[in-house]
Amino acid sequence: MSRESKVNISLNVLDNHPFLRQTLELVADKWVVAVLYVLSNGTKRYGELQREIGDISQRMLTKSLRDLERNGLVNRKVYPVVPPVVEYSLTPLGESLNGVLKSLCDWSNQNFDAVEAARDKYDKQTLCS
Amino acid sequence: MSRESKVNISLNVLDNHPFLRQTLELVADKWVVAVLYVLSNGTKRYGELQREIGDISQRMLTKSLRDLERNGLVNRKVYPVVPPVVEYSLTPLGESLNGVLKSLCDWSNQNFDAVEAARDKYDKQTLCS
DNA sequence: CCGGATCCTCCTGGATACTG
DNA sequence: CAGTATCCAGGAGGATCCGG
Repeated sequence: MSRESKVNISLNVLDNHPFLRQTLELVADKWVVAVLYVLSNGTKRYGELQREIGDISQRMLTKSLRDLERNGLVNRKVYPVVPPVVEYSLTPLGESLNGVLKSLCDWSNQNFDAVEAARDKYDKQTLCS
Repeated sequence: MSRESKVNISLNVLDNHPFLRQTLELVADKWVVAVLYVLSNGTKRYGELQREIGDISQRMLTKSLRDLERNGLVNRKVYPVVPPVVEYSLTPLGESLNGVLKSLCDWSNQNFDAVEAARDKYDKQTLCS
């Protein structure tokens, strides 16, 4: 069974914050965040997710959805018809996590210009060395 | 110049949230978060960081510190003595980002048992299939 | 003590083809 | 439509050696 192992994070220090580490594993993934974001707009089918995210491969979309489902962040509802219909939606847990990601997004909007400024400065410096 | 390219995230949908994507690139990294966390306890030297994180390679520690410095999240202070002394500390920007990570940590402490319960349930189900 | 440069391995993830 | 199975390249990251 192809359950690809997640990045194994084992930090001496962070073991004091046992759950931070694991929660980061939850969301520190490009596609997982994309799926969470799209689903925050409501229930979507597999094909819709694929289209809206755009450049995700089937393999990664499926894998991300399985992970999210396993972690209780996303609901998967299968309608036994042909052709098959499968609907994905956020669980309450998923929605609450999305709220936290939103606060990260807020930080971005307020502070990312500072990050870019720092980058420019750093790159300019190291260019002259 | 060995600037290894970061994961290139280009999402049709997430382009609406231009900075969320980039901020995630900032912190969606195992070691970067570890460094941020250790530095939240105050100024540290290179060797201290290495010891406290424990299982980080020199290569990755250096790389993470360079990235953090470039992004304006960490200060690097070199004392021109022999043997060399280098001190790392959070910038105000880094501290504010740490605050957001803290809220992620809070979410963990409140909700991670639910995640684990979902995992158990999922694994038990799929085991019987 | 603080790293830079290199080598080398393994894993991630895209492409493709195929099913119920 | 909604996936699964397989193959494969590219890059991340650890180990190691070296240098100021």
